[in-house]
Amino acid sequence: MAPSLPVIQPSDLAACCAPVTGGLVSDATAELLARMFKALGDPTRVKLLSLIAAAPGGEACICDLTEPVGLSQPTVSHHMRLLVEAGLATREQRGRWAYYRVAPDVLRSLAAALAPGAD
Amino acid sequence: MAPSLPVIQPSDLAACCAPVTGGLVSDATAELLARMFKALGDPTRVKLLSLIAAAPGGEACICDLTEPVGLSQPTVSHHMRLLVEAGLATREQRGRWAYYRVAPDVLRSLAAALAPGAD
DNA sequence: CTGACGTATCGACAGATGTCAATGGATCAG
DNA sequence: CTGATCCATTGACATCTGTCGATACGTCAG
Repeated sequence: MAPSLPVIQPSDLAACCAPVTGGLVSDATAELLARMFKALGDPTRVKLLSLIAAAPGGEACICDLTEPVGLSQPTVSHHMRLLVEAGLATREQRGRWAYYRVAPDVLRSLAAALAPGAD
Repeated sequence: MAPSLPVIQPSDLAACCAPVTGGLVSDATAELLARMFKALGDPTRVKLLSLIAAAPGGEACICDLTEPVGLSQPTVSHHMRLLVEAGLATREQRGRWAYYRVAPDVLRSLAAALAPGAD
């Protein structure tokens, strides 16, 4: 079902950060950026990132997220998988729980791709 | 068919700009942000924005864009419609040509929603 | 070992999305 | 008026996406 493309790594950010409005962008860069933006292209996932960022310690498990978004546990797990595969979140297993955190550096890189120079 | 949601206006940006990682985000904000990010979630559209930004005068018509992205004219027209509806680009008809420009302020707002501290 | 618990995966399904060929409007040149 | 040009819309199609229930996997408590 899910083709499961390789997880986007922080090392890919160098290629991704070429600002969209700062000159022509390569096919690979467009592909990378689109993959990350697509992960943000669902209201549920935007809310999930926000929930995790606002959670105490900046981390949350699936069980903390299911109720606020009003979706089933498998669906939330699926969304979190997409966010991790896009490099926008990280997953750490501790005992029975899976703790998710946002990847601030990746978000900053995405922002840099949108607002070149931050003038 | 395409429900064609109302075009996102610059006046909506006040609601959109609540930083995702800076506390809980409302449903409406998540919806708005997701709509704009979804528009960026396709490599073709990322490339189109880049092409327009890099074009002389910062504007381009469909005929300028068809060949670089290697897609049919209706498909490019369709992608540009989505970008305009998301508020990321603007359209101006001059004679036979339709000139598209990027909306730098909207992109900046999106960037601010991603990287709260970077501004 | 056994059972309870938190997550991930699977299979299925409706709806959205990207693409094209064909067609319809507008606008300009002759 | 006529034809050419640029663009948008339509209809069709395959694929992707979001969602769920059912189920399998890993971990901790007893």
